[in-house]
Amino acid sequence: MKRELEACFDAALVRLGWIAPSGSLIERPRETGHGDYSSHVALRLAKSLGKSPLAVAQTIVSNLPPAFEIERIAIEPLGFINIHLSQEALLRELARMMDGTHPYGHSPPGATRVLIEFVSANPNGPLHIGHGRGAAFGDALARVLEATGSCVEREYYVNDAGRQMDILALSVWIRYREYLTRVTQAFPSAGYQGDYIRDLAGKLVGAEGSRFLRDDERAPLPPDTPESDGADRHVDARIALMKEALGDEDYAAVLDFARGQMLELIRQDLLEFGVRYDRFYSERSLYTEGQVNELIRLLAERGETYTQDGALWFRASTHGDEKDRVLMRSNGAYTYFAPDLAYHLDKMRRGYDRLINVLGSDHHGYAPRIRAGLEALGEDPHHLEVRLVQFAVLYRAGQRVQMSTRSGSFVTLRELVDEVGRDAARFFYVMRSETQHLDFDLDLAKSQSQENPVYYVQYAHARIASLFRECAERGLELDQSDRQDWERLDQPLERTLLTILIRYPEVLEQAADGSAPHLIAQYLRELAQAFHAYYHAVPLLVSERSLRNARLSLCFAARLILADGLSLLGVSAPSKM
RNA sequence: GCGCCCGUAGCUCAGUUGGAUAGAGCGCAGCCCUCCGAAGGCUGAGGCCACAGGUUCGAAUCCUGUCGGGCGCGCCA
Repeated sequence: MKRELEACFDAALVRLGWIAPSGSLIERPRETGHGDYSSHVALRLAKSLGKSPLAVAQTIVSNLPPAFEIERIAIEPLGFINIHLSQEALLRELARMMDGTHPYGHSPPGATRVLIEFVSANPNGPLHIGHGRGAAFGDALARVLEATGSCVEREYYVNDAGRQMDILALSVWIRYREYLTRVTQAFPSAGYQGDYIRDLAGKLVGAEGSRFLRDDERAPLPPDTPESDGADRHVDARIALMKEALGDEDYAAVLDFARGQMLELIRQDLLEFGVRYDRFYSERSLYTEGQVNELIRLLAERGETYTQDGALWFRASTHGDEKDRVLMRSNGAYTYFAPDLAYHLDKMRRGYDRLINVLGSDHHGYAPRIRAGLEALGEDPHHLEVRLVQFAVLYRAGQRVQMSTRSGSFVTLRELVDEVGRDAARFFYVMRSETQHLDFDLDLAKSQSQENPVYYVQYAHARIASLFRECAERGLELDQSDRQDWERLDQPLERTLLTILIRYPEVLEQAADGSAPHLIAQYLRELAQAFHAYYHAVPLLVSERSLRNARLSLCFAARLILADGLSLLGVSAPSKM
């Protein structure tokens, strides 16, 4: 609708030989008295034309091509042009909504290929509530992009190489020996202490029996002190002893087992959260397939590296990063930056039109570093779109729920979903702009009343479903064949509801363009409210057939949009509650 | 100290890429079921858009500075 009107205005400007100003010609006025749409082109053009805005507006309006969409057009003294839509235009949109072959507001799949990487949490523990927000946001964004015609792939980058995997293996192995020997072992403070490690150890016993049972207590160990890096040195020594005790092959077997199980746990958590990935991309594969080495070679060829203090550095500061970055440490081990950059180079080369990275806000230093690397490699760094998701803080009974990663006693995504349900969790996560810190009120998310926005929206959907069940019982099925009936939709509340419904395509477009799924949540609340008001004020199951058909059609359309919007957020649309 | 994000109603937040008199929800004060779901509806009060400058026909929105909050700044991951 907006697009049609914009075309009209464009045509008028072309006819007049005036150059359209940048930005949108048509917008939604916030005052309902200012029409369904309005334009401020005249104000923008007045100065360059040397005429008054009012005169410009009058000229434009008199040059508009005739359009059936427009019922009435009003020029305000300031120069605003206000457009009131015809009922015919509204009903044409209603017909599009009711058309079952194509969801209203969606675009058919096009050629644009998008890769969206999100969550990508390290596989050394279960997902927590911070990851949950990234998951809800990333997946909703993916769904919105799909709905607006993009071909989307969801990808999870698995940091399954390096020291943290060693720590995971060690942690599991210690619990494994405890499990078998019933003797409590000294547990390193830098190890992973959560109960899930015990679960993994139990599974290891189930799968492999006691074949990894060895002793590692021989050498004197560095003390496990919190001062300086005592804990790190201690854990590294324990890892070395473990490797020695098990031998390379068995060590790799334990590590692979722990890694595989951990990944499976994460995959399962995400699946139950309604998030399905197309690909889990392994960091380790970048080593085994030589991409890390190739990256280093490419950078060196381009003169982007140098050696200092025995380490290999990348000249990041010449590409906009605040300082140079180490690629390979003096001990010969790669930093995480090297494979991460190799990964992003690989993504670039796979030929997507858009690359989106959803990261936690604590990773904001990461983007300039990767961009610097891509630029040094001759890629366009702006091709990578980074969305930073701010933290979520849980509140229970008005009190902040403390989150501590130490001792592994953080709130997991699974616990959150168990407590408030998947629908509430997903809706609350994406209800606010991802740039905002999120206060997640657990009590509100659980409450089943109007104060809870999820229930409010879902209730509107269930209410319509119930209405149609009532119809069926009374033998008053909706007859969609006769669209002449729709002209009976002449109540102000019906017009209000219709104008909200026809806005849906614009909301989707805006949410897709701005990576802003929260706009959909906002919109659904508004739509639900308009429906509830309508439902309350206007009798729907009236005896007169044509009037009843008209009103039921409107309800039917509202139901379709509510269900569609909820599904884009990954929230169910129940028929009964 | 440097960098990124954020300051809008008592609380939690929108604000359509610079437009008209500033928008919701919750909370608060009232009112509304003989009726298709009251898990609902209606009405009301509540604002110096953190502060100070600047840009222009026009600023919550853009620029600069100040104050306040969150986060990040390793040969960690």
